[in-house]
Amino acid sequence: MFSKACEYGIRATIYIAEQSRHDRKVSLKDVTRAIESPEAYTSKILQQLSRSKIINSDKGPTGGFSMNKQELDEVKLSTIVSAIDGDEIYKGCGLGLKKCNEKMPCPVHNQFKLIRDELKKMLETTTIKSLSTDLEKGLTFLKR
Amino acid sequence: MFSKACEYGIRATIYIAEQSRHDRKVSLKDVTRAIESPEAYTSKILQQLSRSKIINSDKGPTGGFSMNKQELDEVKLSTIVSAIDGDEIYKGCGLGLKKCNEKMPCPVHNQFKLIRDELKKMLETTTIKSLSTDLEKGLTFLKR
DNA sequence: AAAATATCGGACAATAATATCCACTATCAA
DNA sequence: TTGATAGTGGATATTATTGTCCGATATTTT
Repeated sequence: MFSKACEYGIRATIYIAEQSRHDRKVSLKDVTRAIESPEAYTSKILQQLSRSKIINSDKGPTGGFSMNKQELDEVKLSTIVSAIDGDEIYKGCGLGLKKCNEKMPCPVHNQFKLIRDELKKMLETTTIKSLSTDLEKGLTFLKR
Repeated sequence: MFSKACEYGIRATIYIAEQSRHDRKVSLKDVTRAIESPEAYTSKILQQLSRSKIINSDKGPTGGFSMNKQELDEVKLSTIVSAIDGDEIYKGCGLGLKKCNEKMPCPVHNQFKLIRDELKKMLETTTIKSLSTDLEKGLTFLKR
């Protein structure tokens, strides 16, 4: 469904969000420990998220990654997916056709439209904040 | 969503099904012409489908690919997807966790469950035969 | 000012997916 | 039986994704 990079990105963001709700800045190592991901690769992904203004990053000692508590509600799953994987998953044809559309649909266009729209709606309405509170309550897990 | 191999596989099968409904055997070139796919790569995919008994293949002149007209209703989209991409798309965790399940769900487990189940149902109920008749009626297209 | 710490950025490496090449085998027709 | 045809299978090439390494940069502490 998503690239590995995107999976790491979502898991990392949920963790950072959870910590930020308690005003805790986290280091790269904290993140990789929490989500069990390769360190250097995760670093690249956090850079992407940082450039996309989804998370903040600070250098130096006491540095690390964080999110703006006030803006936590604004960040949806779709925000992260778009930043890392782009929106091919919403817009692209299920069979990879460039010119697939209502007027000239691929054989599975209509069947996929339903699924896609549901997926889109889900990603656009699910906030990172809500996912982070579930995590804190121990209802969900980030590893293994 | 699916690998390129799987996309080619689905498109190729729909085309072969449509031709088989009219008792026409098709060559590799016919297929690649119809779906505009790389010839040698498509050949590999047709081999996979052939080994999985989804399509028949015959060597020699007058050889080519075909499907059993009587069994056309039995072949669903899911048949092809499972044969080429496996069932990771049904079973796998949306965030790539190995041990994600009801008891120990990842943060997006429940949200994804709905989408996945819909996708699964759609793939398991959509027959290649129906897709091939839409194609023949000119309602859908395999190229571009 | 210097040392320590943490992210950044670019180059590089490994792996997987996609795609190509070609000799080989089976089959049919003349 | 020979030649042409069409799929097969193995090796190889290309590209994208995933992952690593390391020096540079920014910031804080001493």
